[in-house]
Amino acid sequence: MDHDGLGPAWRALSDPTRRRILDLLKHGPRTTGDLCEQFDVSRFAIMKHLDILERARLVLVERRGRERWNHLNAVPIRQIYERWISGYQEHWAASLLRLKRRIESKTGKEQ
Amino acid sequence: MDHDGLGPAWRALSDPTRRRILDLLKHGPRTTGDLCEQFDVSRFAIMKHLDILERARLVLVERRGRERWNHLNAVPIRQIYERWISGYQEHWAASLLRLKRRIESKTGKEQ
DNA sequence: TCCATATGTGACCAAATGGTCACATATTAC
DNA sequence: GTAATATGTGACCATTTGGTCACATATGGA
Repeated sequence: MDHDGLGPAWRALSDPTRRRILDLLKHGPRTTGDLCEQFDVSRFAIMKHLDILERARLVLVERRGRERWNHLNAVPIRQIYERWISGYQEHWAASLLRLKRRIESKTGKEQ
Repeated sequence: MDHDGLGPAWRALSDPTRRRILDLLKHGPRTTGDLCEQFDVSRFAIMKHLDILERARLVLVERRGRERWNHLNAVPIRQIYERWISGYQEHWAASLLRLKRRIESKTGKEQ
């Protein structure tokens, strides 16, 4: 049911540092060292984050000599939207209304 | 920068069991005991998941006597889409093309 | 060649996570 | 009142997570 292969992507996106890395990569590919300069944590922490993003296919890696260029791959984000988030669209407004109705009619039994 | 208050929601959505709980609540509110019957894990595990979902405001709780009715609140999902995911829309197709161009022109220096 | 640069690996650690259970509380039914 | 039902609390535990570091490897430039 949830085995759509997007588990690693969901997991990768749960961390704010990783979401910020993706935000940086939106403006174009960057080397690992370049990315590290934008964060307070160590290079090793960023490398671990990049590894998690790479396994989730949210980052594609191109090696050029001694540099590692990290590219954003937005496809898994699109899939998360299509396969899960879009299914909640009709509830965005409805969910609050349904709660309101139910609370107001505590004695009713419709449903 | 990432302090839009949606951190707990991102975190809550990273777990497949919790996403499945929300999927079940899409069809209408349910009591905790009713939800537990749909899962293999213990009632306590589900209660912890519900607590995390409640803190993330993805589940709203209405207490009726000894029952606890869990309601889906899709608003944080909408906000995650609006404030983060929608910003990647233009990259869904472009990201793969950009990578392709860059790899093909390894010697070029445009950018 | 020799050195600075850029990235990779493995060990290690504290804290968070997801799970269990025993037990307590509160409400409905008889 | 008493018993069954529904949920809540706290302790506990194994694993994962996010972080550190020392050290190794690989590449480009003088």
